Amino acid sequence: MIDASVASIFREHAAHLGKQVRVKGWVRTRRDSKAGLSFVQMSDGSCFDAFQVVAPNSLANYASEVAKLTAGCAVVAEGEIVPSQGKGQPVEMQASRIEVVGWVENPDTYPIQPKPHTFEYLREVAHLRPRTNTFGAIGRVRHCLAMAVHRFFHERGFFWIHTPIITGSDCEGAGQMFRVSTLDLANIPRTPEGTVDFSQDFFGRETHLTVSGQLNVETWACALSKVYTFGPTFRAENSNTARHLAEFWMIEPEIAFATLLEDAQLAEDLLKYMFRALLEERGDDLKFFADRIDKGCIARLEALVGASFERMDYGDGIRHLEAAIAKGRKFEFPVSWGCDLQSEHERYLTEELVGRPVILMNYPKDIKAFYMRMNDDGRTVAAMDILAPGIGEIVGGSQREERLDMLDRRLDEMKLDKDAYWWYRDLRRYGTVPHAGFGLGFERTVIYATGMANIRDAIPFPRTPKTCDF
RNA sequence: UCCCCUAUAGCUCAAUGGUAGAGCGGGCGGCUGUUAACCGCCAGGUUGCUGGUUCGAGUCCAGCUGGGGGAGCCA
Repeated sequence: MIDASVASIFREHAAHLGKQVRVKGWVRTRRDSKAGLSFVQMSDGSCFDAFQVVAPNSLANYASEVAKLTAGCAVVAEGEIVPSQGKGQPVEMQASRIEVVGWVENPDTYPIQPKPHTFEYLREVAHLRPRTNTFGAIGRVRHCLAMAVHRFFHERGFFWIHTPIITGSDCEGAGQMFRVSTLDLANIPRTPEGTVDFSQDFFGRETHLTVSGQLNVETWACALSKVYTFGPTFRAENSNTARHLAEFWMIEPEIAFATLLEDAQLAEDLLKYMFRALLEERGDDLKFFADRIDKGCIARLEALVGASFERMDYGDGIRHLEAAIAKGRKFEFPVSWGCDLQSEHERYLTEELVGRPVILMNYPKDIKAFYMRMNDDGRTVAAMDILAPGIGEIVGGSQREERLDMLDRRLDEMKLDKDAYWWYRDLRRYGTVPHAGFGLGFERTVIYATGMANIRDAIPFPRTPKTCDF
């Protein structure tokens, strides 16, 4: 008797034929035949396909237990792997023993029925939704993409840097942050001036959850040359859209001795590597997404892996938009050089004009962050966004300002406190070097790859405004 | 946070201001090497919450809460 996953049985079914095997999993459906047997469809999550166990009524517990199995029951099935007499699977198990490990106490109210459910409903039962086809597939796709990220960087000599989750600087700039505190909210200590006395807080200062590992990882890039972070990130923005989470995962590489062009190439190579891995390793799950979620998802991935991304200067993007307007294309918001592109503008460029991901580069300095490197024209910075059809911004990156005088000028312009950035400025004083990096939203990548419509269904337990269940 | 839509059985949805229904799922029975199985019967509801209009509210109105779509912010 050997223990086997469903994936291994299907992957090497010839080798398993005739063998006594033990499989453990959860029942999807049970179909009875009065020829004296039941078909128990079970899944252990190791692959997309469920496994058919044929249970003859000669089993000791057939009438008392097997015939009463319903969706969700946990079972251990033992028996011989035989060629299937029916269609739909190459092999199946002729069971000699089925042990019911865990019953479903009330089948009538088991939340996951063998029928299509809405994703909104499944979010309310997030503890059980991984047992569905869709979320099982999402889980395996996430894993595949995450492993591909680490492989990609490892193969290229990058080091994975574990930047802090808790940050003591309020200088990260990228929007609202979650406070981290052990102070008693009902009895907040005050300074003589009446403000909150954070010196009595756990860290002796005000602290928050990170909104980006970038500033920290830049320090390691200026030592180990090629580094990246891959971890959770937190934004306290009150964003209620299908593309925003309060807690999400982000990949942020940072490369020393590099310019914006190398940064953009790295982002393109990474995305292609991730999607190639997905096409090679998760064909079963992708087929499901293509069948039931988004017809074009496999073709889209194959096209993306094979074609180079469109590179476009911000100024050219504006000119394309203005040309479209001149031809009668209507937009809700006006377009002119210097304005931040609206979602509708980004969608036009990537979905209508190009039909592929677009790398938009060299944005006006006034709409970008302080740390982005000033271009020689004095009015644009070396920033790049990658816009993907159906998603919008999937990557945001830049070459960093490595010249201290230029950085200080930008900090002053934006009225930021230079002292708060003392260690970030130190990097520019001690062996400064041109460097660049970007942030890739992991869940947005999952959405893009699978065609899932809502980012809340691309992460096991979504956190969004007013929602932190489970 | 703003605009729009929405909330009915375990799930997906019906129901002109007039006795709340169907399909799926569940239970029981029948049939069948079945595969979203099929056929019959049965059970299952304070119509999201609070208030209002009305002889009468699932239906109309107000507020609240949750969900969805769009926008902003961004990954």
